[in-house]
Parts: sequence; structure tokens; C-alpha cells
Amino acid sequence: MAEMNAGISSDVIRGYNDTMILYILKQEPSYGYEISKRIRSISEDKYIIKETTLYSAFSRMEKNGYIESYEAAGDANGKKRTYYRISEAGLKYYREKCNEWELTKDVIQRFIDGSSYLTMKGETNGND
Amino acid sequence: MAEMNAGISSDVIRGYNDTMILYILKQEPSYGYEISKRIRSISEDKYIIKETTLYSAFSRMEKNGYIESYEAAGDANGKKRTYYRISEAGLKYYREKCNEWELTKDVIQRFIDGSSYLTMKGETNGND
DNA sequence: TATCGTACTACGACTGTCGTAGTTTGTCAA
DNA sequence: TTGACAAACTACGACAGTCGTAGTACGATA
Repeated sequence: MAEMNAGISSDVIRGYNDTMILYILKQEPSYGYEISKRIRSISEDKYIIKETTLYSAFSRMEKNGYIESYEAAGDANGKKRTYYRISEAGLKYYREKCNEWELTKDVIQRFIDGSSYLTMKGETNGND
Repeated sequence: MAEMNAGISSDVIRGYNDTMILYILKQEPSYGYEISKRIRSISEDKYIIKETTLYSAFSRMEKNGYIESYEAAGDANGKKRTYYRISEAGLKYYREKCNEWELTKDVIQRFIDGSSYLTMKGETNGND
């Protein structure tokens, strides 16, 4: 019951995986496994990113200069991990995505029924 | 200035094109060109769907049984158009997507800075 | 006669996601 | 010490939806 991506299809999240990762790296450098767990816990188990999606996002974003990787040992054991930190370009990109999100959210919302969102803002929906 | 998809990348909208189309067909049957114009006007020129995206969505959704097509003449001229109407299954699908949207919106919002959304709900973000 | 807007169809490329599978290291229990 | 399990990845190929490009065809307008 706490294991599924309940109702959230990846086509929707697509394009925001990067943003989620950057949101976490913005706080402090981290590595794959931890980021995956943080996304899961922040979303309260509503979204669980796939490993392959996560690691392919890393390589894409590193290529784009949004993040930088370095090797470091974990806390207790001496095992090496690949840590990532966010770059200036990544921070800029993250902020752009935040702005884009507010825009996009407003647009999609106009095509959604059964919400009090638009009426809250005193606008009309165009239906009925 | 009123011609662009200002800031809205298709990766975000992806997965909601179908929902937008169904929202319009839910009101009354329509055809490609008109739907395209309605999406544009409802979004106040913030989102302009590409023709190929639109028509490929039609064939996908018809195959899935969400919409049905029929030929009919336009108002003034006798030119034939392919109209689409929403089916029961399509209506059901649309409602599911609306629910999914509310869920997804809440999740993504937790990874977005610079909004008063979560604080409005009295929740904490996990950053600072 | 040409151009423009309407109303499409076809095709192929691209991108991000995801299923499957496999590797290595460390921990813990039998 | 053997086996199982979690951590921490990498590789590869398939798939779906979007989009660029191009082309067709009709009617109206200049």
C-alpha cells in the first residue's frame, strides 16, 4: 500500500524529474540512492523514480553542465559513491523550471474539471 | 509577442494534450482545426498545440475508444471535415486524468521554490 | 492566377522513460 | 563461510509521444 506510484503516470512527471533532482541537490550534494529515497519521502510515497530514469538524468544533466560529479566515501563504510553537486547553470535552470511550472500549472488547470482553483481566483472556466 | 508557446515546453504538457482535447470535446463535438484554436484561446496563447501532435492524438484516442469520428460538412461551405465526439470511456478517462492531475500537481509543487502553495496549506517543505 | 487560410496525411527523427539484466561491495545472520 | 540482502550503480534496447518537414486539396479573396 505504500509501495506504488499511485495514479501518477510518468508522462506527466516527464520533464520534472530533472527539477526534482535539482531541488534536492540545491540543498546539499547527494548521490543516486539517497536522492531516490528523498524524492520518495518528499512525495510521501506518491512518486518513486525509477533507477534507470534517475541515472540517465544524471548523465544528461552533467553533460548539460547543470550538475558536477565527484567521488567520495560514504559515512560509515569506506565505499565510494558518485556524488553530484548543482552548478550555477543548474541553479539557473532550476529557477527557470520553477517559473515555467507556475505558468504550465495555470494553463493545464483551465482544462481540468472539478477543482475550485479557478473560482478561487475569481475566473471563469468556459464550460457549462 | 502573442504568437509563442512562451516558456511552456512540450515535455511538461506531454500527457495532458489528450486531456485538453477531451475537455473541449466534452462540451461539444469538434474537429482538428477548431480544437487547435480553442486550446490556444483558452490558454490565452500560452500554449499552441502542434498539428502533428493533435492529429496523432486523435488516432491514438480513437484507437483507445476515447473518441469517435464522423464526417460532416462545415457551416458555410460544403467542405467535409472529420469531427470527433467523446465516448463514455473517454469521459471516464478524462475524469481520471483530472484526479491524477490534482495528485501530480501537489507532488511537483513540493519540489518548486518561490511559491506560497505549501505554506498556504500549513505544510512544510523540508528545505532551509 | 496566385496567394492565403482551412483541413488534413505521411514519414522519420528525437528524447526521456522504463523493463530487464547484470556487477560489485558491505552487512548480518545461520 | 555461506547465503541472502541492501546499497550503488552500468548497459542495452524498446517504446511512446512530440515535432520537423513536406505535401495534398479545397475554397475564398485580390
